[in-house]
Amino acid sequence: MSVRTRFAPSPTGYLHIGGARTALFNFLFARRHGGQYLLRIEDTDRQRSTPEAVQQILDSLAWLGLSPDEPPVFQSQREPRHAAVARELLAKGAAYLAYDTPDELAAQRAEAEAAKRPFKYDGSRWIGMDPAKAPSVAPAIRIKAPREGETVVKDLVQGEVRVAASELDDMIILRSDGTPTYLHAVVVDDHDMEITHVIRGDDHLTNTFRQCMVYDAMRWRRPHFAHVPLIHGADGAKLSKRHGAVGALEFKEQGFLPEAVCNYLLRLGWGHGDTEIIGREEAIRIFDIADVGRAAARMDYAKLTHFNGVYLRAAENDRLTREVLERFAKRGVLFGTDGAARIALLMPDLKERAKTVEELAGAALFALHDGPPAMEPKAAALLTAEAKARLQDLAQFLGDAPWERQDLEQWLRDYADVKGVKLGAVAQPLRAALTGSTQSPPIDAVLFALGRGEAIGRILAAAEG
RNA sequence: GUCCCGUUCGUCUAGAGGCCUAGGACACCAGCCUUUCACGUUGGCAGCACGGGUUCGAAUCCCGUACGGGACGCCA
Repeated sequence: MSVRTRFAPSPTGYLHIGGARTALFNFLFARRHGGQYLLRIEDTDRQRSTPEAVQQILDSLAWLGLSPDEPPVFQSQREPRHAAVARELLAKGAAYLAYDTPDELAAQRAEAEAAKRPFKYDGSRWIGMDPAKAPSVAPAIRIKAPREGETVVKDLVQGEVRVAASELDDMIILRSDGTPTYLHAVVVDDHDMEITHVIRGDDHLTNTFRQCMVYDAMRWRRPHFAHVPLIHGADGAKLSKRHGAVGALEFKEQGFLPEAVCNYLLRLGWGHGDTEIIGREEAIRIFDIADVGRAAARMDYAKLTHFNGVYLRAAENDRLTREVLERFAKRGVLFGTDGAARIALLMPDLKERAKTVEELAGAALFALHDGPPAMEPKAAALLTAEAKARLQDLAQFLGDAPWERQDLEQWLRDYADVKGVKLGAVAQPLRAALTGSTQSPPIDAVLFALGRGEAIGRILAAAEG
């Protein structure tokens, strides 16, 4: 049987970075075994599910390159099927009608808590009851939990985990209003979708034992389970907004590349010897779910940023230029064809010194428009009277300089040589005049990208300012 | 409270009884490279949670303790 995995988020908000990692593992596992990777939207909570959230999830997955192999399944559309299975269980005698009201249950729970003993539901009085004598409240369907023995799950990540039957109680599978509960719906869906491996967050580990009741009662074969640890923030607490970016698309906004995010997420809680930089193809080849760590891992933005720098330097110049220009456009920063062309020219040098697309955009800004750049205080401080005289002189000679990148570099070295100064004494004032900053790509690259006219214009403006 | 899971440098990890004087990466510090900033490169700092076993030998196996996380709903 072919391997089939699924990622099953509920559309109640943006796609969390932890969810993205779960999706990645499902994807990698399926690919590794030549199977399919599916998506199921668990939207049975009508109150909290929104179409916007569904779209967000789809967009996030697409950005990460984790779109499913088949159209997504919407759990809410499968409710008739969930109810049918519940009734089948009832007919088999594996489940029964329970006539408790929510108030009664709440009272029993409160009582147990007050007495400091664990609450365990007891529905024995409903089992085998004559419907004619039943209370006149709409009943819920509860599945009969095993009364003795223990349930054992061989989890691919957590190992063998066992829970005694005494820990399980008769769980509701169909509410009194006829809607299915989550734990029941998941089992029916996973079965019908022919899911062979359920890879999900370890917050579901104990739920697994409840779900097994449905599999076993229906005599369905249980899938393999793999419960991967959740991601925590830098302080070890559950990852939340206050830790920084958590929504997948937030990382895009902050200038991270999807391949860097995926690589980082893969390495978080999973290792393969000393290799750190692992591309998609390589990941598919070497990923093994059994190697995933059992402990929660902490999100480290500094390391993610480092990974991003690695992928940024490896990225195509055209792609990065496009990304940077898109950023400007989105922010309403106007630019002409000259600006776009200059950035394209500068990109090979720009990407060497940036860690995110956002930094790239910031570093490219000086080249976008004609005229003197915005001057940073540090750069302005560089423009001493001596430096200005130097610039004045430079502007004059630059008129005849050969305008090719290689030639410009040599020309500058020769110029410094002839004038008997260090190259730095020429390059730094020049850098300040051309970029308004003390740091930039190599000065010859800047000169070349700006073009002779623009470059000389800026130099003169700085020399006379 | 009950049950389940976990614990190697600050962080992510390698480590399947002797290869461990515990390796790599990020971060941090110092040096080199250099036209600035980066990149690169060299070196440094820093860890097996604790206590008992088992064994000739334990980061690795067993048992406790401590600390963290998760689950206990007619939520998902």
